[in-house]
Formats: sequence, structure tokens, C-alpha cells
Amino acid sequence: MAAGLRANGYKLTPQRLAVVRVLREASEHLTPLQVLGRARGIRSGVGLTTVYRTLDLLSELGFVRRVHLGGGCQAYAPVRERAGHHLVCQGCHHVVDFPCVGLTALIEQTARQTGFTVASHLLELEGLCPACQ
Amino acid sequence: MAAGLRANGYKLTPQRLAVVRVLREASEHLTPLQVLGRARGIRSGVGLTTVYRTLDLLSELGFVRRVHLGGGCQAYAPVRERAGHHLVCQGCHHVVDFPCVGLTALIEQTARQTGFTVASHLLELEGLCPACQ
DNA sequence: TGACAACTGAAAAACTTTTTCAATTAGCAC
DNA sequence: GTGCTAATTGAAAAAGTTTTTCAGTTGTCA
Repeated sequence: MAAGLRANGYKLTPQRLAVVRVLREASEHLTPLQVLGRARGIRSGVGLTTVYRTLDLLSELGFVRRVHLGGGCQAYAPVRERAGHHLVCQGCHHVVDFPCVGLTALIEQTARQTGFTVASHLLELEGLCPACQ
Repeated sequence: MAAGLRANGYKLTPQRLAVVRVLREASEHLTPLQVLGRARGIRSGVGLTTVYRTLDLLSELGFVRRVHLGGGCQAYAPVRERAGHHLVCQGCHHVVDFPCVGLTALIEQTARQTGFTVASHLLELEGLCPACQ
């Protein structure tokens, strides 16, 4: 993600690097407040404003994605699989990515039946991870 | 929805009936504040607290569902198709339901590959309705 | 090494949602 | 109908989240 920030003309400040590292190392989804706590463990003094701004940035660049299930829409998780989606554990909030395959038929059929043109989609699965079962 | 409320032991107050009517007649997704405004057109004096409580209730009973795309996770739309999902217009926020078909293969494959048991899923499509194209 | 636009944190403001509590009322039994 | 009671309501306060503002700091590039 750091390289991605630089590639898009953003400065690599220690605050951003701390947030990036927190997200890269996270196995569960994290709220901005949780990101703040962990980021401060890496670099004390990081501000909540900066966390919000960095999450916006990373999310716009596609490095993190908001998780809606379980986290009440406030949580973020890193994107490990491009063109993928998130599978969330109801027990420990562990998040894994899965590839997005086999949706085109459903989307095309829906577009045909409704007259809509479909530009994007949001898919999340929720369940129990092996450890929590 | 009114019958559903009664069937579940909830009282049919004029405030609830106003909120129910607003949602049933809505073609776009609505935030709690928008619901409040419309509900007050039906019955003046409805409180925002009641709107929140009624949305929770209807959502728990499955009569409305939160829309994440476009509305920033705060918007609600009526559920017109059981076991369906929402398709949202990026232009006018018009919401239509579409049936949930053809996802089992993807879900089973993902469960097999990750070891998760999948309990539920969230799918939303976003695009342009015929009028907005 | 210096210049400057980008970035930061603290505080305030703006919003959204939940809790509290006294007053009201829908639904039921009679 | 009438009265009872638990459920429901709205206003206000509290709690929580997100955005804006602004003066000061700092990466980056020449």
C-alpha cells in the first residue's frame, strides 16, 4: 500500500505508514478507533483525523474496503484479492478475501429484467471461521 | 407490513402506520431523517426516536433492509422480494428488488476453499435505471 | 539545502444514534 | 362501552461518529 500511495503522488508520512502497517497486519476488520489504537502503538501521537483521512485515501485507491456485515458499516479491512470480496467471521471478525466469480450471469439477467445498467456490486459473506465453529 | 407488525404482537400506533406507509410508497431509499419528514406529512408530531425504533423493528422483521451503496449505509428500502436483494440507481436512488439466484455455487466453493461455514450474505448492485441512463 | 505544497493534530462543529423518563395509548378482558 | 396494563411515545440529554478549520510542521523535489 505504501508503494501505491507514493505512486499516486501522496507523501509517505510516518502517520500514514503506521496506518498502512496496521491494516496490512490486521486479520479482522477494524473501526477507525481501533486503527487509531494500533497505529499509536507503532507511532505515538497519531491523530484520529489522520486515521479518517488515511482510511478515505486507502479506500479510494482500493487498498482497503469497508466491511458492512458484523462491523456495522464502520469497519475496514485490507483488500488482499483484487476483484474479490470479503468473507467475515461472526465470531472473531476475521476477514478473508474470496474471488468474485460466477456473478455475471446473475448481473446480466437482472440488468435485462430491470432495464438497469449495472456498474458495480457489493457482495459480502458472513459465517464462522474454522476456529470459531 | 402493518399486518406483520400485528402478527408479531406489536401495537399498530398511528406513528408506526405512518412510517410503514412512507416506506411502502417509497421508490428510493430513505434515511431516517427523510422518513421522518415524510411521516410527518402523514401524521404531524412523529418523533425521530420513533422513526429509528420503527426502522429497527421493521428491519428485524425483514420488511425493510438497509441499503449500503449510494446511501452511505444510513438508508432503508422496503423489501418487496423475499430472499432477494437490492439494485440501486446511482442517479435517482431508485431501488428495485431482484431475486437471489445462482449464488449457491459461489458460496459453496468459497466455503470449501476457506473452511468457513457461510450463514448469510449481502449483495447489492448499483447502476443506472432506465430513466437516468 | 531551501522552498513549498501537502500533511498533521487539536479543537470545534456538525451529524447521527441511543438512552432516559414521565406521559400517553392500543389492545384486551369484561 | 369502560377500565386496566404493558407497550409505546416524544423531548431532552447523552453518547458516539465524522468532518471542518486552521496554525504549525514536514516530506519531496529541484
